[in-house]
Amino acid sequence: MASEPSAIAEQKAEAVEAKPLRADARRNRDRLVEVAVSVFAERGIDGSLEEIARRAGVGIGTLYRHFPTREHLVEVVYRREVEALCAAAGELAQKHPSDVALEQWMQRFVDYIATKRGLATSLRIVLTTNSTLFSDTFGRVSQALRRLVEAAVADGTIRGDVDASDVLHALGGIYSAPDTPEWRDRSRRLVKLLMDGLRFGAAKAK
Amino acid sequence: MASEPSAIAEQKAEAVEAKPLRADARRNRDRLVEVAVSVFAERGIDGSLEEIARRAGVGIGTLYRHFPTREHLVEVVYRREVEALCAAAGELAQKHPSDVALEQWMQRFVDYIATKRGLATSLRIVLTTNSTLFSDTFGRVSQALRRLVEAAVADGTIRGDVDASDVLHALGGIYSAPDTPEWRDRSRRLVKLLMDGLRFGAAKAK
DNA sequence: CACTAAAACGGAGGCGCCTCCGTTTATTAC
DNA sequence: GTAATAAACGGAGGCGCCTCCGTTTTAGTG
Repeated sequence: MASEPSAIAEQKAEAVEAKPLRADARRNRDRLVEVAVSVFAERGIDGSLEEIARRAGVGIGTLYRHFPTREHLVEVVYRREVEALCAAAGELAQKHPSDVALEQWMQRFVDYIATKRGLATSLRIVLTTNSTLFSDTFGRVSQALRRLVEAAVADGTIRGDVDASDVLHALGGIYSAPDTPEWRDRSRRLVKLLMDGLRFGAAKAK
Repeated sequence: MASEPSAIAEQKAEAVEAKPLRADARRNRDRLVEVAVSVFAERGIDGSLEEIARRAGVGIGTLYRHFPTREHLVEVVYRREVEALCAAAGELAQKHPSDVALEQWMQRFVDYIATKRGLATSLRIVLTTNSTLFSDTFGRVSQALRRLVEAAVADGTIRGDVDASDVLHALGGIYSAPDTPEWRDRSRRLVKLLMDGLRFGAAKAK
């Protein structure tokens, strides 16, 4: 069922048709998403929608007009965060040597998953229900990772016999690992370990 | 998380420890389950718990004491229905020749799934969340089917080179088929077709 | 500016969820 | 039978969900 939102068009005006919102509407909508990010972060994905409306300083009716169901709102928030994660890849690539960029991005990935940890169950249900959302984000993340890996392979800071899928596969373990207290540290170490492996035997050996 | 209920002990007193309920408590509990069956059937798995309590003539507090969460109640109802389905296998086996018993039971299986059709999504979530429930019921259904198949094979009314898993595999398609208007008819025909195949080449050829 | 239609707002109200706790009832002991 | 007590009852109340609709605001138009 539900699959309308197509929130790719977030920040700017864009290609596909979508009549521009009235100024007040756009303002409120943005504010709602803004607030939703924090409320979901604090209270979990089941946080009260009324609280979101309240904090955003709009009526509950306004929230519902913009996001007919909780899932619509969750989807927009989720997409926006994935977007930010992927955008970070570009920035890191400019500011750091390619291998460092890759490493930092992976650490960021860990941080990102960390915030989603508690909500995993509910989020998993949303992702199961909305497979477009799943494949979209999977695609985006893969692409960001691919760029980083290919750049690093190209300039010889990591070995050449691996590709993005290999790395993604390794990161998969981070996502599905059980939710223990040490999870975060363990994951950070895993990234380092992975990087050591990737650097070993690189053209530009250290 | 939640997995306590263990509602195997339904109708009678049983092996494992569980202090007998006070008379009024047992009465109310039974009544609640009774009513829940119809409400879930009419309104879907999201039917109002308050309505269930109301119809059962008890306070909402009583419902919650017996079933701390909606899932607990759903689980009990679900188990009871599966139980009934499996029990039917025994009865059919006594009243009919073994191949007919098998066929009728499979038709009953179709009917059973039919009632669950609309709720599939929610129910799937419950089953995903509670894997014990899933494996328990899977086991029970398999067993019922196995008895029927083996009896029919034994007295030669169906061919001998198949076993219960084969049949279950075939029935699996019924469960996962898309929810079209013709679903029910198609499924009934599938059962017939399957039976023809099973009878073909049986020892006691017709 | 002034006016107007369309768009957007927002909160009251109805319903369901769930907890908490004062009241009632079944059971056990005498 | 009666008294004592543990068990069970049930509904009020607080909160969140969501819809509906009267009111307000915006963006054009003259």
